[in-house]
Amino acid sequence: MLNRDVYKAIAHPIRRDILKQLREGPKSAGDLAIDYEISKPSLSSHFSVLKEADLVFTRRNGNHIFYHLNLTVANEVLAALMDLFGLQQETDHEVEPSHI
Amino acid sequence: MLNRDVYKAIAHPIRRDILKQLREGPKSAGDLAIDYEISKPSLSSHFSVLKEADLVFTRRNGNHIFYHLNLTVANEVLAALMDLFGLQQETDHEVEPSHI
DNA sequence: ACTCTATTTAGCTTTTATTCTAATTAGATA
DNA sequence: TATCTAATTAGAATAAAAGCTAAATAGAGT
Repeated sequence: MLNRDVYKAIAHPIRRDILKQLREGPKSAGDLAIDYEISKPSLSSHFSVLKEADLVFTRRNGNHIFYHLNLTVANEVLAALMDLFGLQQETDHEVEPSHI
Repeated sequence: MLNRDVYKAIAHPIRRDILKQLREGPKSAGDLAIDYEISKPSLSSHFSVLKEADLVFTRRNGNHIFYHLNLTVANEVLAALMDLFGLQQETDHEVEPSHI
């Protein structure tokens, strides 16, 4: 089922922010590093926590390693939390797409 | 908005289990303590993490202190996570009630 | 093969979490 | 008021997480 380390993985603000960035699509480790004030090795260790939790996976493209959000596990986390709280969440089914 | 300590609060298996127990209704600290193999003071410290995160609140009734799940914050956690992952979750709207 | 760039691993220090026992508090009831 | 019970606080020990610098790895491109 759900790898329980996901809870640890999302417990850190930097890791949550990384996940948020990955919503928009895969990014290289270097691109992800830009916004944070910690060293690259520290960030790399955050990556590995996310990887261990299966929340992200990597794919190498040339010189860069791209991180991808694992949507399957993301959904599992949500489901687990809904179960935890005994809740159902409203969907946004009927929301109009925003056209600028 | 959302008290960010909620992520820390749900990171520990015992605290998640406490929340699960509270889904069914309020329970006293003592009742909650039954299932765990840690000392009461340790458990009390878990309670206080949950309280700080606003995931639970307490009400004294005579000699007992009852813990209640704070559904408002529970919903906020779910909403925050859906935002985090950029997901919408399916509801169980059309599910038949199980009649035994 | 050498070198450059991107990223991770190693090793260490500091900080934060978790747990314990012993002591304390708060209210209920004799 | 004395005492009982339920629960928390204090203080200390251990474990786990998070951070750093320096060194290593893995490919890409000369």
